[in-house]
Amino acid sequence: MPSRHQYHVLHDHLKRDIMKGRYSVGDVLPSEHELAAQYDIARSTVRNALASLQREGYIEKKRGKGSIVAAARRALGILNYEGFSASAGRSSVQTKSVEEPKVAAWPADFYFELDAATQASGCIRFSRVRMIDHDYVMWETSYLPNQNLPRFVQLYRTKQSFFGFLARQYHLEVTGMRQEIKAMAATATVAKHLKLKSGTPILVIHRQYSTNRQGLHMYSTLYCNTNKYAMSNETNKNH
Amino acid sequence: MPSRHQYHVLHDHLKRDIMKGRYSVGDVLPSEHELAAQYDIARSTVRNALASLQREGYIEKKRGKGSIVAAARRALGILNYEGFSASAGRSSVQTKSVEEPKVAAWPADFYFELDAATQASGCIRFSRVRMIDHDYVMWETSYLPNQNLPRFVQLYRTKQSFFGFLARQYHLEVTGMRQEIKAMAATATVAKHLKLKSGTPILVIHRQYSTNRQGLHMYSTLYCNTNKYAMSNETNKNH
DNA sequence: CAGTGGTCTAGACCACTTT
DNA sequence: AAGTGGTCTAGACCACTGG
Repeated sequence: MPSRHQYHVLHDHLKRDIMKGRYSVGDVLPSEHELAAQYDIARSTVRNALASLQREGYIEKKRGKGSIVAAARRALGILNYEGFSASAGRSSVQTKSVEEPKVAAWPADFYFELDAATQASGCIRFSRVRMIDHDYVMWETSYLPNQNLPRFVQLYRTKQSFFGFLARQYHLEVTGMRQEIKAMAATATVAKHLKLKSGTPILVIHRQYSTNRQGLHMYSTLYCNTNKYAMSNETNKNH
Repeated sequence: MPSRHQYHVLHDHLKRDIMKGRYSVGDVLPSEHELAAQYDIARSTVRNALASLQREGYIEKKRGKGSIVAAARRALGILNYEGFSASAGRSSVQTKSVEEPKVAAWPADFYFELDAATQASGCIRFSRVRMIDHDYVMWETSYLPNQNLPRFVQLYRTKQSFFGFLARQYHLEVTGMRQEIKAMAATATVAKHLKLKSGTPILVIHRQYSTNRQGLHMYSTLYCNTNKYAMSNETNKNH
């Protein structure tokens, strides 16, 4: 078991308390000093946990006041690296499988550059559509190197949490992400998966994930219907 | 003068060294321990500076190796909060004025909610187009409350750095940002400013900036032609 | 093995907000 | 004046990388 970091534990505790309504919008969380005392950890560790919650949009910090529970986003906070479920936050999400994991060659015109070893190892690919309240909002195809991930194709199913599966099965964790975003007109294929008209403006996002395993990157391409749900993120000076 | 923080000083030093070619792509920066010793500051302060550089895409950090100077982005790193010039990074940027600052009422259908005081104070608005190598990439309209910013309309011109002007003139600094992104078809007005055909898919970004002055928020709406330059960002666990 | 960044501690002073 | 988050110090141990 990859022993969880203390800031991660605190982050999950606070997040669960917020989701469960123990704190409601506008409430002030215990101060950083208090949390440090309660959990018997250093304040910098508390700050690390709060920074994650802020990135995910659960809290706002006000100097002199405290950490305040923020209103649920109208938009999907998927522009941060924390998987889709964490980002969608307080909306109800459904997943539809498009293609279960299979081994293939890397696409010839792959968006990111691949090193020789990754290229040679081949590629595992799977694909799914995300819905919120019966609206088709995102078609996602993910790619990962077929390397040191024994039986991934047999074990993983697209309805499970991808990041959660990787953590449980391989102690593999996503540590960061790089992404590029463009607008385009929906092609026939995209239109089919998202149930919209060809030519509708959509977002396409190309992502590269970094992991705690050096040299192992994963990739996703996301096509997003932003008609109803915009994509959002927030960035701050200190995190 | 708002004395600059030590992490800010170090950030600027390193960034300048990278831009000036003192470090080139693939080079390893001095280690965090070394930088702490050289600048006689704590390592956590060094880490704060490096986190900013990483957000802006100038470096990648590799455990066991060091902080490595990253390749210039193909895409515009404008999804972080550091103003356009910082984000465009190593591209050559030109600015075209569309509308110099003027006082007006807040738009009736403003994207974000405004508190009563902000609503009452009125709004300063200005607008400009950004070009990269003679390509029209972005049309930006900015809005700020007409409150405690004496003579802004007289003094500020759209070709200057907006954030730089605010810092020099009012000691006002941007500390963070929240944004929502959508795809849409270019309207006639957008098409005119970006020199493209009506109906072309573009990105529209609605932004709310936080500042070091409590309660003072600023806003921008960005229309982006992503045909040539995608918009990019990166997020990592620790910052 | 020495060196790196990641996590963590136990303090300190500051600017800011509220009482 | 008391409490908050922001900055900062001066250490420590860890997992990981490279020679």
